[in-house]
Amino acid sequence: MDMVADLGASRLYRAPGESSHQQPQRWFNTADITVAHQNNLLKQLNHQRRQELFCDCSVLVEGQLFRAHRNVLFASSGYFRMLLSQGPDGLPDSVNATFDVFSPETFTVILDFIYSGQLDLSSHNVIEVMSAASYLQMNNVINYCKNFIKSSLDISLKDEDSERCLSLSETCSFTSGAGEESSEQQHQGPCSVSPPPALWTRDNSRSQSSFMGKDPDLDGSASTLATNPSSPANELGVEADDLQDPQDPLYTLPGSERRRGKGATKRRTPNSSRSSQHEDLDIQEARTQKAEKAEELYATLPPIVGVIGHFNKDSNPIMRFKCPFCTHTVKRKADLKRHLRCHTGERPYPCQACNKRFTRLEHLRSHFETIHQARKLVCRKCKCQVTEETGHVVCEGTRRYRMCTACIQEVGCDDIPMESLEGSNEEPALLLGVDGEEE
DNA sequence: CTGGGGATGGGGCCC
DNA sequence: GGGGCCCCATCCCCA
Repeated sequence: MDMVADLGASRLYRAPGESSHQQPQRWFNTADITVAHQNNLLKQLNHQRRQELFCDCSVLVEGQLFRAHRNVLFASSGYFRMLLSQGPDGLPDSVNATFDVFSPETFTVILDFIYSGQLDLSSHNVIEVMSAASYLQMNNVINYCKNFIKSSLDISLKDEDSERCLSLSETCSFTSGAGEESSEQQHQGPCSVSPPPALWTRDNSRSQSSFMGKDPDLDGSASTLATNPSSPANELGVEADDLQDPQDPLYTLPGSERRRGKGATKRRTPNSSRSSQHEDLDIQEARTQKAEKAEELYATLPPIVGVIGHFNKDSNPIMRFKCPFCTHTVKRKADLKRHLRCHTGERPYPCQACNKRFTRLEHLRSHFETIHQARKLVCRKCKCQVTEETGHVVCEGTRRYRMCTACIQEVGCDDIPMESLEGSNEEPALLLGVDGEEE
């Protein structure tokens, strides 16, 4: 067989007996051959697993026994790699693993993925599958789950046109080569892998770019994520505020907000981008849908999102809750819920004065007091301390700040709109509450 | 270009 | 579990 062309990794070979001067009858692409071989091998292994042929590993999940091949588990999971390497002679004769941190149903999904490359995700299992994958150190599964959740929440900046998001109540499947986990694990740490080429088998309208670009969520930690300069929005030079609606409780892609900062508040006037009544209705509908999806996401959180085996001074284990989106762990579930907002983009606290939204009530309060109430008793110009006698509140749109009498006179009284200090704490009113509901 | 300061976001932890 | 406070990191604007 002669090699007649070299196309990078895949080479074309001519069938035996064919001369290079003859018109080629059949061409063999080694890439195709490799894929076919891999598929066949995987099918055979899966068949053997189901027949319990040559299974040398037992996994007990909440009392349910799973049989598998240790070499397959070794190649697919960092956890099993570690476990299977702990024997006195490298590999122990019999391998048994017991799990109580996820359900047998979840492990079935994981195991089916290992042996088939098919990941059956639904809104009901995605969090637990992700948590289990995190526990088992299967980064590709984690990434598929992240993409599933992201697409379901529809918070991708790059795919603004993908409003036709996948309903969380529906089930879809991702496919992938099962052998990629091993190489990923060698080069990258947990939650820091590049997204594998997931094939979205349901929604053809969704471009792969949202999955393939640099993903701030994959950076490993929440803090890093929040400030990653290579977030999709920044990569494309896209202004988050141009794409998203400030009325939207999920309007900010995690990681982009902090780059927008106060500039976003200045650039955008309330409701400037939407004017028609029809669009307003769409906004309301989208808000409702996304809020419901966020609620559904929270509702599907398993009782134990993750347990990290820390020990205190008395050698007692300390329970911690692990974020399914990153490596961050917290002591309290309530703190995890708060932390999750930086991943979901949920911003339930809108400022009634400027429509800017916040993840926490305290942040809204701080913003309102600083920006709209001029609570700081400091002259904005000369930074000196001012009292009600020595200064005034200056209005600048919805913004308010204080200036001392001397600076006001210096600038010119007529140029500055002022109001009495007595009224400065009343207008505009801070209407605290979720999504604009007055309290 | 750079440093300072304001605004904002997130984590830890107490009440 | 929620609210709130404190602290720190980061971004952005401006002098």
